[in-house]
Amino acid sequence: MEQGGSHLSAQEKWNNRLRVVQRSDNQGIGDCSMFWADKIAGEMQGHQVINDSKTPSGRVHIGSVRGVIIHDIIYRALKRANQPVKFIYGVDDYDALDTIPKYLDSTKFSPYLGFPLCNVPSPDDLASDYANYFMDEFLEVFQYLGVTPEVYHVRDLYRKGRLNPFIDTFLQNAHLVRSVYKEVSKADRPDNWYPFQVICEQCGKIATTVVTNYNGEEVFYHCKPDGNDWVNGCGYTGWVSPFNGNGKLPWKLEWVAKWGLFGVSVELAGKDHSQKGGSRDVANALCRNILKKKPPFHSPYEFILVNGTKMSSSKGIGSSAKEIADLLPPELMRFLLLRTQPRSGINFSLNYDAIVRLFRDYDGLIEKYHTWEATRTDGDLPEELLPLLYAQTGATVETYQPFDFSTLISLEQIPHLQTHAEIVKRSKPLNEVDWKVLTGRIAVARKWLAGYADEDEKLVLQLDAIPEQVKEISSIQVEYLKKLTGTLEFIPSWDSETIQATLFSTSKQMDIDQAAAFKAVYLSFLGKDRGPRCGALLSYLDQDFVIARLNAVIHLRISEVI
RNA sequence: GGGCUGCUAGCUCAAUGGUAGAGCUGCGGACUCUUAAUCCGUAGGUUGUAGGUUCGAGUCCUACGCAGCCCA
Repeated sequence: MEQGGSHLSAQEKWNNRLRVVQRSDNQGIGDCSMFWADKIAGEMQGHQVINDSKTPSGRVHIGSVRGVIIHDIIYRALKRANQPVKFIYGVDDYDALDTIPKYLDSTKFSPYLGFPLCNVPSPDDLASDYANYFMDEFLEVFQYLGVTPEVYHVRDLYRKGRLNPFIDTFLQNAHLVRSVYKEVSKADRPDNWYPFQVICEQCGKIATTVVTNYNGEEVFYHCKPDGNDWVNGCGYTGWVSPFNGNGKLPWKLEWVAKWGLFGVSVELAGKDHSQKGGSRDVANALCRNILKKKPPFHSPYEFILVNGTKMSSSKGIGSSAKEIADLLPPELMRFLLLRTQPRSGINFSLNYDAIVRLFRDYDGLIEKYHTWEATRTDGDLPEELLPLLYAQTGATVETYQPFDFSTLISLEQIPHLQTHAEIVKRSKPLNEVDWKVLTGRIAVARKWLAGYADEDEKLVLQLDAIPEQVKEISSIQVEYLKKLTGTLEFIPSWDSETIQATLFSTSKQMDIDQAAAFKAVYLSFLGKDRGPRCGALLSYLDQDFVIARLNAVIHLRISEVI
């Protein structure tokens, strides 16, 4: 089916950088910005089929989720615009096992190098095979994120013969395939090279076979003993039918065959495939020249970069899709991946600043949504709230009363503190949904502290020794601490409120900046210049210890100055 | 060596060739007194550099620099 009904295809419109202008208000500011997915969707006409796929060759990295989310958001944008659309997702499980991930036993799996992934045994007893072992974990993430494409397995397409017509076409037109490879990617293939890989009947490998002839019903192949860089074949030769699962197309052609089979009209690809002369270029040319069809809409998307030592495997916490899903609530994970437009890279790290910003930005949109909901007249969500809408796993925005995430992280680190009680103290009345969200957030804070936080991002009460940062304490601050210890000794009651009041009143009795006064106390116990509510912090420590520590700091500073 | 993408406020990012914006940070203030909490206000820019096209360039072109990636 040829996509679209207009003279210009969506692709051409996109390439021409035409923009659909939509004023979201009457202020005349010239607001023509749109959410990236709506821009793409706005240029498409007629029924669309969105496709994406993944080769399950190992644990799936968070970067692979970006493509999934991008396609899902375009799918939702089209649905939101009442356009007929279908979203399918392919599991490329007929690809060969070409490397053994280092977290697997290489002696167990090396005999299967070169086998189709679906013919390699599963690393555990639960999954049916290697491909499903890794894909099942990934599909769980789909479900978690509310992504619901129709999933198909390429093994089934081959075995059920659904790709037979394409296999025949490409084999009959092997000369055209060769010339496209040569023209587009400068890859020379011998004249007797045929675009097909047989699963060797003798040794089971698919990566080592070369087809050199086709008679319309069977191909002639050789399982080459000097197969390739990483695996060798068994030397078998023979004629066999290329149909019904006996082998596969090279993946660029397989890609094209899937486009033809499903009528795919939208498929973006990572920029690694999107280079000039790269695999997407080749696939597009094959699609045009041999299937005589227009290739799907395409736009490259950038990678997710993982930086910082926090994500290193040395800590046992990595950056697989599953691990991130274990940490972040689904809407936050979606938000993280969709708020950056596809052409920009996502610099992914889960340090304190990044995770606090993620939650703060999301909660900020929730607040704005509340305001919009309360004052709405009619009509669509304003553009700035679309990321919030698309971040939902469902069709509607689930609202709640936000609670600052950085405060939660702090509360979780204060010994003996009842986080729930502190939240109640600091919030308006909370309902069940609010608590459900909050409970989830508390769990995130705990997991982040346990698995991702750097030592210097943690709030550590330095009980054993005076923090070295007390050297930043000035003489006026020392004076404050002197006065404070005197007062604290005779404080009527050692509780949070009284201590807090004392800290304030003491600072008022002398000419010191309030912030500087508090900073001196934080430095003395935390080695940092900021911290959670100071009275609460001290109230959980022993009164004598607090006074002794402050005196020790005072003496240290005085002796150093002299 | 060739190529792709990006470079905008201290940070994270917006902005159809038409007056460069937001959030956070910072700074100032308020909450019968607040300390990783809340609210209000405010500052912040030669859009990586140098040229070019244009009445007009963050946006288009050329070269260079930096970063990430792809290919050889």
